Amino acid sequence: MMSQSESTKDKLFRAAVKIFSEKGFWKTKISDIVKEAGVAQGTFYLYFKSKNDCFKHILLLLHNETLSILNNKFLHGDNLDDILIAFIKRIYESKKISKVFLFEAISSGNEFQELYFSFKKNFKDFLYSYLEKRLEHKEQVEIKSSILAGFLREIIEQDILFENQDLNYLINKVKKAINILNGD
Amino acid sequence: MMSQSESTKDKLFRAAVKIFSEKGFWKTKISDIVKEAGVAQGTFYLYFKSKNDCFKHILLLLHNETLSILNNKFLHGDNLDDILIAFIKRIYESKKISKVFLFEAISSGNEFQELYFSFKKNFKDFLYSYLEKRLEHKEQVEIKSSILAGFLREIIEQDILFENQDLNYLINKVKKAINILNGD
Amino acid sequence: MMSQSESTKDKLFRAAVKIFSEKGFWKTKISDIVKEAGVAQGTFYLYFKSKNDCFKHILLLLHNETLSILNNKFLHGDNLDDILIAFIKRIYESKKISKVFLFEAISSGNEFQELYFSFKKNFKDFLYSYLEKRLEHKEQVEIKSSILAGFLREIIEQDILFENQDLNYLINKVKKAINILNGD
Amino acid sequence: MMSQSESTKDKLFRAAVKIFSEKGFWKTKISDIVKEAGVAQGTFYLYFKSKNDCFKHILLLLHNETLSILNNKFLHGDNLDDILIAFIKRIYESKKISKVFLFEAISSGNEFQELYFSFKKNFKDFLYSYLEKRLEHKEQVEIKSSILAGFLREIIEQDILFENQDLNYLINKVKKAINILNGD
DNA sequence: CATGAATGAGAATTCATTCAT
DNA sequence: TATGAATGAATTCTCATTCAT
Repeated sequence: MMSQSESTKDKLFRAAVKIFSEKGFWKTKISDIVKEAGVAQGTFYLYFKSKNDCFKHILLLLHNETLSILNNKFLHGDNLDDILIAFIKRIYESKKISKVFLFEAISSGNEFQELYFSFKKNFKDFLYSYLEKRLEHKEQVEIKSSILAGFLREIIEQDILFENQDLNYLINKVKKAINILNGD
Repeated sequence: MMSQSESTKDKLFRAAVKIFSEKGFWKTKISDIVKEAGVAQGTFYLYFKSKNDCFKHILLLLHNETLSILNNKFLHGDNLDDILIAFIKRIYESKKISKVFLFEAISSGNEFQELYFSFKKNFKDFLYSYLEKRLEHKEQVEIKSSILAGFLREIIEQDILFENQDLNYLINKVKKAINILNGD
Repeated sequence: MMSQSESTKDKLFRAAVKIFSEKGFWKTKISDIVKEAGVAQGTFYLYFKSKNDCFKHILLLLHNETLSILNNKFLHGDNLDDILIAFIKRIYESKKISKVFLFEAISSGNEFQELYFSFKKNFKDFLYSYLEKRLEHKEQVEIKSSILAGFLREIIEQDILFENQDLNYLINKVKKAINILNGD
Repeated sequence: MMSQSESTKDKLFRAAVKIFSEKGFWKTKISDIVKEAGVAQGTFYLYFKSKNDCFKHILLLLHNETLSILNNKFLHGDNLDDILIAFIKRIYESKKISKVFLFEAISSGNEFQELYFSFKKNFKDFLYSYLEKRLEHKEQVEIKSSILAGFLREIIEQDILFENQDLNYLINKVKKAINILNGD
């Protein structure tokens, strides 16, 4: 049985993700979050030390979950297509929180920026080590990592968040891009 | 001869770019800007209707200047390398204001987001029409536009703003990427 | 046999005295007291109507106990030295609660101020009636009461609470002061 | 000519002294002070960093002014009667702020307590060095300093602040006490 | 044009107290 | 009795904007 408090924390968490993604970090007020969650103002502070703290929890969650999905795929020996498609799918299914991460974190103050760049570093390291194993032309590893990372971010920004394209469209686009990078 | 007031406006403009790029839109206070500019608090409002208004002016300036640089190059018949290098150079030379545009605009409220996406659309249309003329495989035009746009954004974010690489490094990287996209 | 609840009340009482004396009335939070007492937040309100109520109970206790000690001594016919030394000893042995009484009560709102001044009046009346019996120069009774009361408060504040002197030092000082007031 | 701002600061200062002395440090709200001063909430923060800061300014002012009065008298060679009477007069004429100093500072947090005890130390050192010069029995210097300090605090607390006695009454009482300490 | 003191709405955070279990 | 999650009123402090000089 779930205790009352877990449920309240979950309500707050979901509400926070929703509001942060709709209004962005700076326009979000605690009062918006608690209204959305249907709890009193003070209740927020039973579960989060502050607005910053709450935001950081959200970012960390996405960060960790996403990385662990990628790592599992990698360890499992999946190929690049599958891994990147899994990544895109993951972002697609958590649009809201992803928007927060990709567009709010970087401009919400240094402590969040660090998280953003640290996640990005992890992700690019991941791409790098993958490409290193598979590519014949080792000198292209770095540049192709950058191209892939940039491309993925672009379709997230443009196709998922702005144009709201469906998953098949995205998967297709990822495959095409990989083919081009493979020189096919 | 410049009138006194133009000079004051310039001081405010430069100060605003500096502070916005250092602190981001939301953490920037008018009091920071006027202190940096060395004028009184009220003076700000002689030249800008509001903080938002000032920010929008800055964004529009970069937007317009950058597009006109690209258009000139395009009309002049320059090739893609030259045009993209000119673009990167432009960003490199106006790091501060570019940072504001690329990382603050998108998360500073809807009115600025629109500007960001409208600029991006212009830029991608530009890439698209360029590639349409030069590429044999017409079906690759769209995907290559996305790849290029994403790649450029990535090196701006990572190499210019985060790692502070020098111009030659950047130019080289752009050339390599174009070669890869050309299938070389 | 003590009931469970009495023991809980005692825990709360002791905790309250400790925290009030460490932090003062205004900085003390109920949450501090219950944490110190090792009981739940709500338990506090089973034994005290409110924070004020708890504080008042503490003050009253010191007030009553101290007065009754003095009265016993007085009825027993002890001389001034003995009585005042007993008083100082009493304060010395209950430093914490005394600090609360002497330094917090007066600034913690009118209801507590009244208690402070009422205690003081009792104490000075006590001194007055004592001196009245023993002194030859009746016109000096009032002034000497004031001098004694002030002196006692001074050594409590300075020597007991601030400098943390030991009991012998204090007793000696009291004796010296009485001698001076006796004209010796 | 006084500038507008000085006048506003003075208004706030006077209001703060009034409210602090009426309500005490902890019950005083900034909103009380600004209402009393007839200015807007934000105006307070143009002149004081915080409530604490404002309070500290008030305490320091009394502290410094009072000490300089005493020092002047001392350097001028005035005798003890005159000096103590000047002191009492000073307190009498600034009852409100004195009340704040003597009854709020000590219980308003450590930073203010320090100020209280530092002032007290200065004052007692002053008494000590005075008595040292005038008394034959050097061994009585310390105890008589304590007696005097305590006595003065007592008549401030009891006669000035609580019973609101007039100045002549106070002066008389001080003289009597000095006589007693002189052994007359 | 320029000033900068004054404004006051707005937001974060705290904490005594309640109440369902 | 005992619990501790939930409440929400209360209060501090910020800062974009105005306006009299």
